[in-house]
Amino acid sequence: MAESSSSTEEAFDRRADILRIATDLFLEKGYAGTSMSMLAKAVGVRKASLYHHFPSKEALFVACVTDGYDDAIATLAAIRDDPSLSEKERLRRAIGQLYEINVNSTAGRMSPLIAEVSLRFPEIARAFDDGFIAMQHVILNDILDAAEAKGAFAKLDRLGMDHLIFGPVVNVCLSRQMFAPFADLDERMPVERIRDSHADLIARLLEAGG
Amino acid sequence: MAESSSSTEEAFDRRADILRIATDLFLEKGYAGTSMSMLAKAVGVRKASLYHHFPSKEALFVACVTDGYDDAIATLAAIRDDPSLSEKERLRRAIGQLYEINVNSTAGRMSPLIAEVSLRFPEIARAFDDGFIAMQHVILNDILDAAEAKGAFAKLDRLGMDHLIFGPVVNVCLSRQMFAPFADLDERMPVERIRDSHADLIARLLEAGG
DNA sequence: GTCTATACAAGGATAGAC
DNA sequence: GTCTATCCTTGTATAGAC
Repeated sequence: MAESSSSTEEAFDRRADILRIATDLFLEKGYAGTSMSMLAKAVGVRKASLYHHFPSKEALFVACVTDGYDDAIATLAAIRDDPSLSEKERLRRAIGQLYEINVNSTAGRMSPLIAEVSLRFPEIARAFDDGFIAMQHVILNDILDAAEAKGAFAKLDRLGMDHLIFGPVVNVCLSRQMFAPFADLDERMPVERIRDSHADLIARLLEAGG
Repeated sequence: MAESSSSTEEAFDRRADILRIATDLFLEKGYAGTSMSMLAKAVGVRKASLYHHFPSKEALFVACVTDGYDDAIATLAAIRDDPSLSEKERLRRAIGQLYEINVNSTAGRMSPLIAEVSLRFPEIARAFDDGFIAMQHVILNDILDAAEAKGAFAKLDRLGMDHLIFGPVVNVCLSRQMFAPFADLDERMPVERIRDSHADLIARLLEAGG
């Protein structure tokens, strides 16, 4: 703290700067496809300076992955715990938040990247799963459990429901990365329309009394 | 043809050998993470020999990606065109075949890899999409169209249905790659159980009279 | 068709001045 | 905290003998 930032304000954090830009590069070009040289150029410093802030490329990557998915999980938990919502509305908002987390936020868009490096850095994959992926599934399950207990939703096989809820989200995430270079990205993968149609169909399925 | 394979049989194709092993390596380590050196070692030849069969790493990669997804599409088309199937059974088999294609076959497992390189090689991503991804969606749409026309299925929003059918498949594909290093892979992502539960829920949704 | 040898760029990382 | 300079490894790719 108070680590002598020359002025009182505008203590622009070089470390945070690096993290942000590195994350973008990793997402664009993958782990192996991103070099410290190009990162240095993008940040506007010399390569050696990067090693003042992070001991290695791997450590930098870990920081990028770990950084900031706690917030995303918190927003989802808040929806689960909001007593003012009906079960139906709660689920709809949770699904919307899943798209927000996994398609629009940096943390969520990491998934394909983790897949790329999972064999090289199994611990990173494990941490990402425990701290991020699994948490989302647990919260969604809580929501379904509570709604079933109240009789608001039909009781359907939970394994399939889990995949029916998360599958489309992950698909949009991956597809948007695959089609990123194409001009018609938003027409082919219109997040809002997909999200709404997805939520409608899930609601329909759960309402159809068992 | 008849390019002087010393013996009449066992004309073991070095080129095909390279393709197969390269595909495995690309899937495991990604494009940038796979080097011609490690490929040469895996194949059991010297690095320079690889360049006799493929002019560059990129050309080799293109060959890996393009190779053999026509067969996968043909199996799906055959299900669409089989007159002996009921609409319900046709859809169930088609979904099963989607898992077969995208989770168990080499071609389908390429998706995360394409996402990694889509910005570097947009043409490869485009070709993969046109020749593989889009074809699957077209065939599935044909199946739903025909069943709707016969009144066998409820008419539901096609965008959402498309994602409800493909989403879980893609999710299993990506997740199994993410969790590949973990011992409990098959317990966490049991393909057959997911597939069956998925197909059941889709059937339930389409049967619930509109 | 495969080899040895090599060219040449880029990779990650460190030493030490300022 | 950033720089210049440098180390050593690895990368893709080619030349030319066999």
